[in-house]
Amino acid sequence: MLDIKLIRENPELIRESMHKRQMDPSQVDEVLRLDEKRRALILDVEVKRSERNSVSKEISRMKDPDERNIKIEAMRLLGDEISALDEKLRAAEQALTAAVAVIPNIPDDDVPIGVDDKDNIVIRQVGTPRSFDFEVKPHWDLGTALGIIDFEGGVKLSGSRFYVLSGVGARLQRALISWMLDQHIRQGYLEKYTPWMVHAEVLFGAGQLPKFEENLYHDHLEDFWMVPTAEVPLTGLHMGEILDESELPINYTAYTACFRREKMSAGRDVRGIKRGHQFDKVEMYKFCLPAQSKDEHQKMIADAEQTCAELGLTYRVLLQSTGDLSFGAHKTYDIEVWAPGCQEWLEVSSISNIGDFQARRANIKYRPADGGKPEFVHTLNGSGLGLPRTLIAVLENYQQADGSVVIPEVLKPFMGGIEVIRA
RNA sequence: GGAGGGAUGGCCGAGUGGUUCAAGGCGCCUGUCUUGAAAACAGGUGUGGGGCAACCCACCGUGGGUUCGAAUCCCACUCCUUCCGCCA
Repeated sequence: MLDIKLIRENPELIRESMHKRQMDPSQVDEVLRLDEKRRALILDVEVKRSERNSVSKEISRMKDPDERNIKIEAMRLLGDEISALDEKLRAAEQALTAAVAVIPNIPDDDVPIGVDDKDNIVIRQVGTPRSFDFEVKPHWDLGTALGIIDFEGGVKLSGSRFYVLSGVGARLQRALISWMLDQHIRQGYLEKYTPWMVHAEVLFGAGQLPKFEENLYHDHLEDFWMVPTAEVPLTGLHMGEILDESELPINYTAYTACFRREKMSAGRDVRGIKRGHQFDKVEMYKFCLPAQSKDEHQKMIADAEQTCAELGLTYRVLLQSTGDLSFGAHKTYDIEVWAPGCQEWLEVSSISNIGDFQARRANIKYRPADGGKPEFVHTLNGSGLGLPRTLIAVLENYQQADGSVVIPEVLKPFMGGIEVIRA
């Protein structure tokens, strides 16, 4: 959420940022109108409240019952006015919050202007795609032949876009999760195991609600929402808190399943395990001082890259254009790994500097060491990494002519002696 | 699921309708004193909003209600806790 004062004082900046994102900026005018309405009501009601407070004090000191009753009657009427104004004010505030809540974050100045993900810029590529002297198989063929991915089982249980990992396949994913978490702990993150269902308030704080309600699963009897990413509970951990400057930066890592409704067009990304309603992910998250966020962003990218590199995957880093930049992000890099079987670059990580956008929504501040007023922290999040696509890349890159798959060196300690996956 | 107890400022804790709309203590900051520190003493010390400012308004778990006036009374809810029951 943007600062209403910033919008009030610098509406042109916001309009421009919405233009960059290919959005209609008329929402800014709506916000300004609602803000003015709200402030007028505040002025009105507070003058009346102030009067009631002082007269009520007078009443408590009055001895003459007649005079007293006259005042009480007057205050009764004033009270009715205040109630009516209060109701209007509450409605005005709700309308304003709702209007501000759908304005996206301001992109950083060096985010390239673009229409969609085709305008993202490749910053660097590390490694070269492995060359094969046999016919490369996509993971859906490999996985089925090896008996480690069971697509029919997934359909039987939950329909399309669900799958079952079996035997060494399930174990390989578990190995990846454990290894990645250990990796992030070494990189200085504190591991958290959080609830995978949270209250609506937490989703609002993380910026998912109200705008992305249609992409979320939730319990219809109680206020429980399935997390679409660990970013949500990790943000929520410090909701409404004032942190000490000396605690920052705070680095968290967490493994969760992620649940997303995804209005996927039929026929797109249907094969394999690339895109589903439920997938696992290891997440990295930071709370830091505003002045630290640029550096922390680069560190987080390096942390994710290290994960790709140690797995021996060929990857590239892209800077998202304004057309692809997500609603709450100030600046985002994607990491894509090469999958020789599908013949495509797969996005395994999206690493964003959110600035104070999320902190303002979730009300997370820090108290400066010099004793100044509390300020909003900056937050950053990044996948480290998304499991299904990492699994795809590992299977497809480590396949051999006979259809077997070699386990990457770093995962061997987690595989109980298994070095090659065979049918 | 049943019965009881509880929720107050960074922390502890007083406060059952107004004459200080948060006492007192701890912690923290500043000053005095001191060679320095401690102690003692004095003052200060929450968050948000509105206003150019003086200043004003709101907030005692959350949401309603009663009242001229609510931390205080009423209703509902949430969370914590004790005991009982059930349970992986």
